[in-house]
Amino acid sequence: MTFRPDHQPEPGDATRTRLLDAAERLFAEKGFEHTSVRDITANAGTNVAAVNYHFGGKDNLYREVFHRRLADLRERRISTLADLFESPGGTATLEDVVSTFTSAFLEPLMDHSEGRLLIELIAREMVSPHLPRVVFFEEMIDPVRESLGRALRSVVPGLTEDQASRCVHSIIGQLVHVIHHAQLSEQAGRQPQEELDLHTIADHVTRFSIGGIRAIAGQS
Amino acid sequence: MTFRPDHQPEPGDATRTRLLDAAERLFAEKGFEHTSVRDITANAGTNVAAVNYHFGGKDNLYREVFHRRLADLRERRISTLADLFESPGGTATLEDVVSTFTSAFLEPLMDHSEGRLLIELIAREMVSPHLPRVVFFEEMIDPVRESLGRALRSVVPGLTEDQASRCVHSIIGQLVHVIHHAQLSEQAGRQPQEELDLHTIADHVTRFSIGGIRAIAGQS
DNA sequence: GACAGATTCAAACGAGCGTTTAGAATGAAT
DNA sequence: ATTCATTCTAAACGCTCGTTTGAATCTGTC
Repeated sequence: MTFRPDHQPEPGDATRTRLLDAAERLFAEKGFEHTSVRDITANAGTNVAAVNYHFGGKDNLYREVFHRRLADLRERRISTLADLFESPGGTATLEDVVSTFTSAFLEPLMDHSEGRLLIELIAREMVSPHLPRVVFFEEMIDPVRESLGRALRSVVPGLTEDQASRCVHSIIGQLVHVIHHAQLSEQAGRQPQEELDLHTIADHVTRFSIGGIRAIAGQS
Repeated sequence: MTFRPDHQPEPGDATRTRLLDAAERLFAEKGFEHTSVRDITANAGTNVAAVNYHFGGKDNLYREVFHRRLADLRERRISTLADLFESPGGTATLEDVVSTFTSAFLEPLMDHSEGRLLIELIAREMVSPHLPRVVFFEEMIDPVRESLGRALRSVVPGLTEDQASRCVHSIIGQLVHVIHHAQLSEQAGRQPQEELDLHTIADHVTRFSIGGIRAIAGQS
């Protein structure tokens, strides 16, 4: 406290940032309903009123937790897929597309970084939404879905738009299920291999989905 | 009222049954957290205290809603799969197993019967559990998973136990995702084709999963 | 050092929740 | 008709929640 004289990080935003961090962690761990404003402010080391002063309510804080990260994540998701088709000159395969997407989805769960919390938040929000549709689905989920659908169609010639869309749902359904399963297992106390296991699971989802897509494309 | 003298249906259980029915519907529609005891008792046409008188609390009522249906459902799920291997003398195919399971899972959603509510309840409970693990997962989910895993292995010779287990997760992940998607779409106001659509989706999940399982089985 | 705005705080508010209670209605048995 | 346990009801209890309030504290400026 005594030293370190002149450059605190973002003078007025310290409390605001601590609130966002605490809220992100607690919402990801326990969900919106089971996280009280008093939980958040206690973890942020501040007063109950701080949430309403800085964000104008619990709902707005929740929205802001997503807002802080969503744009960046969506861009990375989509551009990672787009990169596949630009660099080497159209040599991307179905394997590339599916394994790239699956890895991007599951990798944040393997390292214990901040990225993990966002993935867990998204998995929760997809199942029991608290954000207005336009904020989450229309700005985040739908673009990613469309991007993956387009990528699939470009590497699997026979695939119709509807078929691609349903394949996207099949992939995302598997991935969200994996995340929920991991969350529940962790809550239940056990914390097993995890790292090795998630690689195995990512591999499985990739292979399974590739086989599934080929089967869909190869029908009437 | 005046006539029909001697055989009312279960004299003392009328209120109890109305509570179970109302609770089942509301829990399925809005989830455990967003359904209050006052909601339930108002829909059942009785007093707030009735829940505690007949069930001893909201949690026990929730448990009883499942208890009333789970045993029957689990038996039907497992025996439907088991029937495939008994009647015609082992001619069951992978297509039979997957399409039987998928249909059993999604059909209750197509007719608007009582079965629909239970499926929606299960999808909710799998994602945010309120029952003790032993009641729901160990008595319902795990046996069904094992049953499906065994069925898969018996029609796909190369499949290891771990591979089969992961394929089961892939199938269930897709199906749960479909149900959540249907619930969210319905909540969002629109009520589109539904019936035709669910047949298409069931078909898709079946084909996709068969292709996925074959791909998993055909690897090193 | 005094002022003004921004920030934090302890305390309380009002609403909704699950639950409890005491007593009134009900219905069958004596 | 009286008894008695069962069932139902209106009212309240205690608690947690998100939010508000008004004063205290901090921060930078003249």
